[in-house]
Amino acid sequence: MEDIISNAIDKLKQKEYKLTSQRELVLRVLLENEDKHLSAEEVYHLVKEKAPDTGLATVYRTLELFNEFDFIHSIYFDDGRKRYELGSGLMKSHQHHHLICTKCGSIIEVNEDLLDELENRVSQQHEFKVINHQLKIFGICKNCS
Amino acid sequence: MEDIISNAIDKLKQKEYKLTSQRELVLRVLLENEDKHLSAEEVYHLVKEKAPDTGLATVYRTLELFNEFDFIHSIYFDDGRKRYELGSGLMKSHQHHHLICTKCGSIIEVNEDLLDELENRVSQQHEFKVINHQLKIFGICKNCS
DNA sequence: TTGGATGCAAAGCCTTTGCATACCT
DNA sequence: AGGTATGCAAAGGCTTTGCATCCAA
Repeated sequence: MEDIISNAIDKLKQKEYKLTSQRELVLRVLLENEDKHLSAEEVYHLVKEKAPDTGLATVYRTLELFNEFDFIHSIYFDDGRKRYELGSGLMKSHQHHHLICTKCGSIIEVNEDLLDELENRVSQQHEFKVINHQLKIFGICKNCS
Repeated sequence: MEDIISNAIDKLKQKEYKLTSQRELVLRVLLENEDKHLSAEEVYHLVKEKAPDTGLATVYRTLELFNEFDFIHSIYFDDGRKRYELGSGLMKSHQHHHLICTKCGSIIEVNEDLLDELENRVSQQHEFKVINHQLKIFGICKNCS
């Protein structure tokens, strides 16, 4: 994990962004909760545990910054707030999908990719240059059924 | 279209909801703009053209009601507001996906469904009972490339 | 007639912005 | 030292809620 962090720090410095303790902490929190799809507020609370003086606005600004670097990217589930996942700027980004339980709200990640064929067909039919995709599968999870 | 509307009205009345002119108008606006993924505010403006006294809160409440009846369902794209599509309570709901242009923001619907195989596999591996899915494909549309 | 539906305005969330201060480089 | 980053508080969007009035059944 330290590798990933120093890599990210290098990228920030290359573009003349400063390394502050808050930025590093936000990054660590995101990495330590990789699979949790944290919201800004959740990141804020986790950061506050280690650095109580941190402001919410800083967390928002940091998340936006990281988003620009593709360290993370945001996704809306159905509670109307942005949630964040690690992105291609930090590590090899694997294609993955989300299983969302409509009872308990838990989110399971699935690392499949069977969509290439569909993407190709769609590209041709609509002259649409595919960059990325996002698949959410709704249903009932193991625990809730 | 009148068939669909009277069918919907019947369903409302069966559950003792009143048919108001506002509710009917919202329904018509949704049907007339089936493929546009309107937001609440957009529905509101379209309704106001025909009934200027309508309040925004009524539109929100009506959309929530229609959502409970599965006349429509909401989906978040990336502008952070709910947008609505017709749902299974109104008509045979076809599986469809969205092509979202990251330049101009236009949304194209695609009526493919190649996801059954993936759904089956995922169901088994994770003991997850699939109800529905949502696929967004991001890229550059014909006009923007 | 009467309880649900409406319109208006206020309040609630989440997120962004302004500004004075703090702190990386 | 200088300018970016921060924290706080205020303001901005979108959505929901409270309340008096209205209206479909």
